[in-house]
Amino acid sequence: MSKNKRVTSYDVAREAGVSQSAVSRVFRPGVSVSEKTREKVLKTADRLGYRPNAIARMLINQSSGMIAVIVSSRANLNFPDVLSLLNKQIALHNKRVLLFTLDEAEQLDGVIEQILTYQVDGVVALTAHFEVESVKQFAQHNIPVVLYNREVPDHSVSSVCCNHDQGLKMLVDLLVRHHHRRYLIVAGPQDSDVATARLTGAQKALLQHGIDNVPVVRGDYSYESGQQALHSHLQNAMAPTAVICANDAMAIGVIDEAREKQQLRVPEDLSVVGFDGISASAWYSYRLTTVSQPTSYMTKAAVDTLVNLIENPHNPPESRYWPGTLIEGNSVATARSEDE
Amino acid sequence: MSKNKRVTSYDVAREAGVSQSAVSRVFRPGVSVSEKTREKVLKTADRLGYRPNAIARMLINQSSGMIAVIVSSRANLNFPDVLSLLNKQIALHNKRVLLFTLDEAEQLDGVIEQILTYQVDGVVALTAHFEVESVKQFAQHNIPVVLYNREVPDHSVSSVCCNHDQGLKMLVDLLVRHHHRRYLIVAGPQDSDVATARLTGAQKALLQHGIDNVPVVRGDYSYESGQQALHSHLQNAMAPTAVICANDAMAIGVIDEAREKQQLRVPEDLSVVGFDGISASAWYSYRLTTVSQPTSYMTKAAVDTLVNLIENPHNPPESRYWPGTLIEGNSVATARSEDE
DNA sequence: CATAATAATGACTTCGAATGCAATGTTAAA
DNA sequence: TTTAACATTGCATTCGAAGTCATTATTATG
Repeated sequence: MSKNKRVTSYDVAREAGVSQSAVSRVFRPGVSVSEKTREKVLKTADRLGYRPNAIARMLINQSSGMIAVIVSSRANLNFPDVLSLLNKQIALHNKRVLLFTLDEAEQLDGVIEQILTYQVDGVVALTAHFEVESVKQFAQHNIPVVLYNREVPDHSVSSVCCNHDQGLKMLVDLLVRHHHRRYLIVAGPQDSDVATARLTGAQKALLQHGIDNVPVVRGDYSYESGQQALHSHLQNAMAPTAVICANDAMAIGVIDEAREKQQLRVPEDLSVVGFDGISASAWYSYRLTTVSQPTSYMTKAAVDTLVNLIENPHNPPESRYWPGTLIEGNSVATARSEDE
Repeated sequence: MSKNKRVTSYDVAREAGVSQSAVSRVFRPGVSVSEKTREKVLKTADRLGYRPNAIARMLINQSSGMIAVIVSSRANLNFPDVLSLLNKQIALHNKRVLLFTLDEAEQLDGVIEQILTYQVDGVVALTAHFEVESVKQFAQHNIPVVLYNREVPDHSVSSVCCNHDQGLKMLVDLLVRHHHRRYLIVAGPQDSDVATARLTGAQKALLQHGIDNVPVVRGDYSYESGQQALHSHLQNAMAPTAVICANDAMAIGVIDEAREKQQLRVPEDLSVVGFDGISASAWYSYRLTTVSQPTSYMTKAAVDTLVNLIENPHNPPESRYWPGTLIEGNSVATARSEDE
């Protein structure tokens, strides 16, 4: 029973009557080995069930071939899609994803500590809680970092972002074309950079049309918080004619709250727009007007940027932006004149 | 600039005037070191920014501390929830998740090969494509495997499952109590074991009420395939009064198709039930009657089972079942008498 | 104060693959 | 046939932490 012992390159070498170096060379592409030895080694390796030990390889190569991916559990984005696409891209570069999830900001230090011990080749951060300080820790250890959908003002960290400003401008312009003047913004959580970017993006776009002092209610990106936001706003304010939401889930919450609890028709009485282009936004019951993020391009860009930095450590950080795509559903209608 | 060189235990030892062994011992809990050396080492370690190298540790410990998690991209289940919960449980045992995604069954061999080289401590498989043969490969290398929501008939592999039969019985019993006699089953893909389990579960439960030969349409677990299923069935068959769907996404697709395209009211004209209890099933527009899986218990059970097998390699495989919880929404109504 | 018992320490080896270097073997060219 | 050029090969070392073992320092006991 060879069951309890792993098969090493030495075992194969002994059985095949060659040196351990020879075995190693057979399993390393692009090294010169004679056809005879290669065959001998491959045959015995197969017979013994030998597989190169990735751990030992990591140690000698000074590179783990692993990418740390950090996700907040309370993620705004299309978590499953993004993660799975990222993983696919990373696999294309023959690297693996080591996954870290984050509940609270306070855990962050522990997670960074962990990541550093694992000698990962790079880090992709899909999380709002990520101060520049934290990134510096990775920089000190020469570990490149790419932020996904989050940018640092001084561009000292590479990032791949959807252009929130441009996306919100498209949405706002559309609403203004439909003669809306009374708005409500349902923003994301205070500590999320994406939320801030989308909020200021909306405000800037509205201001361009002379619309100012728009009320803001904060949610936490969840469906329930969208419902709650509309509900609490209507308690002590006039109903808006259009609601701009920081993401699709909250927008859907707003639509359901409006229809079921407030007896408002969407879009006839209330127009609602979201952001992200999650699959549920296209469902017949909602047909949400939203801006979809080009997730597959963005994940590819993120991984390409990261791999580039891994291979050229002295390259400067790079920020790449992607425009969103306006998806016109059926959640926006022309404001009724009596509301003007 | 210590930037280009990693700090090793030797560096710390030299600086602190102790041996490398001493440094190692300070970072390994439960080993005897004098307070004096500990302090000296910790101080210089901190100054130099030393962190134990997890890779070297893995090699000498003969254990990577990593768990491979395999997910199908086309997953039926609550992918984000399950993955994030799994990760949390695994982190509690001080291990990490190495992520592998699977597109097609053909990739499987390559992925298994990969996993074996990484010397993972165990495997959690969240995927339909996973033949017993594949599991045997892990068994040969003494790597324990736990299947999530998939069981092997002979119980030779550990698994954690939601009890599909029982869940479907609850749903069918509910529908029968509402006097439904004409059914449609929207099943999952042919090659998914969960799909098969749910289909036969539904058929068994219906048979107990003497209902036989229920038409079956297959979908791929997506919203669109739910729409498509209802649409194509109504082309050449009498409308059913109740539709039993293999998962919530398809059930929601059926509801939207019925309401928007077929001018059927749900639940008045058509009752629909799903399975999984995804968050969208509770949204006001749907209020789907479904069976929710106890995801947090199941993920905990999966990890506990796996860790137990890692620590006691000679334990027999263990299968654990969890009952689902019936969630009564508003998608089931009493069958109208003219339909009887 | 001597001796036993225990704690702390360092030298050295281990894990498994990769590689620089030197020593072969092979083929080509003169 | 001789020499040069090149392809294979194995030896020995490396990566960084952990643990064995023997040795030394410290404390406890008679």
